[in-house]
Amino acid sequence: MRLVVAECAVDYSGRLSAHLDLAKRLLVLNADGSVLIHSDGGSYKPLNWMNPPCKVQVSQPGEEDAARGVQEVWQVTQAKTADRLRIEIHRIVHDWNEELGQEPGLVKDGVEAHLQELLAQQVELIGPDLRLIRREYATAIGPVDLLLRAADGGTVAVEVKRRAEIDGVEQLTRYVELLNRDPLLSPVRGVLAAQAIRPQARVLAEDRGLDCVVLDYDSMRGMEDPTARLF
Amino acid sequence: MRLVVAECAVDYSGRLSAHLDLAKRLLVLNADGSVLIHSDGGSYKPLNWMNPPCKVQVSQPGEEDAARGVQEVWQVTQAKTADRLRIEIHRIVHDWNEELGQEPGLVKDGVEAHLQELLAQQVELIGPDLRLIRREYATAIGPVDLLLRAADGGTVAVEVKRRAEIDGVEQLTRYVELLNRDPLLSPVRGVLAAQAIRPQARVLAEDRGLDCVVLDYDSMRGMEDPTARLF
DNA sequence: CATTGCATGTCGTCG
DNA sequence: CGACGACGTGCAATG
Repeated sequence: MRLVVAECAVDYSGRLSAHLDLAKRLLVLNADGSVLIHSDGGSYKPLNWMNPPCKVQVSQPGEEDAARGVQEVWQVTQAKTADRLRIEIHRIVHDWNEELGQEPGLVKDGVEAHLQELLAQQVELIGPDLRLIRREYATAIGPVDLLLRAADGGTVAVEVKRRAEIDGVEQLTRYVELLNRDPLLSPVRGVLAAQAIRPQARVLAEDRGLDCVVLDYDSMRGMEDPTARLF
Repeated sequence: MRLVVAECAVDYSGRLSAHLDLAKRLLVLNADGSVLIHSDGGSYKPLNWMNPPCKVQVSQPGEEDAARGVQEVWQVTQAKTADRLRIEIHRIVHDWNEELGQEPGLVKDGVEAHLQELLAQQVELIGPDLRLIRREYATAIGPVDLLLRAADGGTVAVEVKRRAEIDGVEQLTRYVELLNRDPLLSPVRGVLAAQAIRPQARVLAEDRGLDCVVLDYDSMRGMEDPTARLF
């Protein structure tokens, strides 16, 4: 990894075109050729970047560019796409270069998979007298997150989301429609279960006869067997 | 901005919990308190980060931590949320600290908004004898990108996308269905206009009686008033 | 290899 | 400030 802090101007062209006027910025050059251009602050998203695999080519500026104060021109090109990044280096303030070594990788916990797992153990949150048939019930158009058997012999298809939006309603609608064609499962009710349900999604869901259940992740976690926790 | 390269171990807790084992990494500490933790390579997304506004508190390790080789503990806390980041510094390899100064900001060109704007000026690309009613026509389920009046008194709803996929077809379907309930607009045709239309999206669109129009951004830009260009 | 669905998404815009 | 859609979305899992 090479870290360069430099006064630079940048032009990107790819899916869109973008330009950065001259300013002092951090340039991160990774071993795989990828490049990040950061200013001080903002979010984790760089002002500009190039995704790997790509190649950095350093060249001397032309006469006109040199007259504008350009010391070096870095051309970054993507190996697969036509994306290009051109960095005009006007003044290098800081330059450091060293191997970082192997990254052991990030260990995560608490995403949708875990929410689904918890809900599978607590189907009473969906409604009374329900029994889990299975998680990730396979259909021709994708897996249904949870499939439940109701006491009256009907079936309940549950779509689990961290945040439910219109897309989730469309997805659940397709599942319920498909499952209802199966006489062994019919009648099938659809339930949208999420930590948060967007108003538009709720309106569309109710318009289509789908039920909405809001989940409290922390309290669900509290109900769970503590020995099963990752950390 | 402070750049630190250090052997470190990290724990994050917020929307999820995450952990990084000991390894050499880049730590970026911004003036607004935000922190990025990068390894060498991957995408532009850091392994871990904290969004501003937040505060970094440096403390000495406890006895046990010190015995494990911890030299310093950095606690990063978010001002608004309960997000926390704990960085154990085992060995600092590189440390640099300096002001970057003002960032003039990124200038973009070529996104969907511009495509929609261009198409609003060139509705003849959609079909003959059409007149623009308005852009971003508001409905209860969201704005229709372009609403056009046809010569025969009917209406055309246009969904503009850079790349049309199934989602775009679903969106347009909902709009057309809703608008068709309005006797002042009915009958309403739907048109999917995009620089590229995925095969699946095209099939679904045609199955639903929606028309597809492929747009050539460069040629549309060529037709436009050149004084309105960004660069 | 294409498709699908998640993300500590982030970012702008509009009410 | 919240809701909502676009994003150079990126990314992994999956058929």
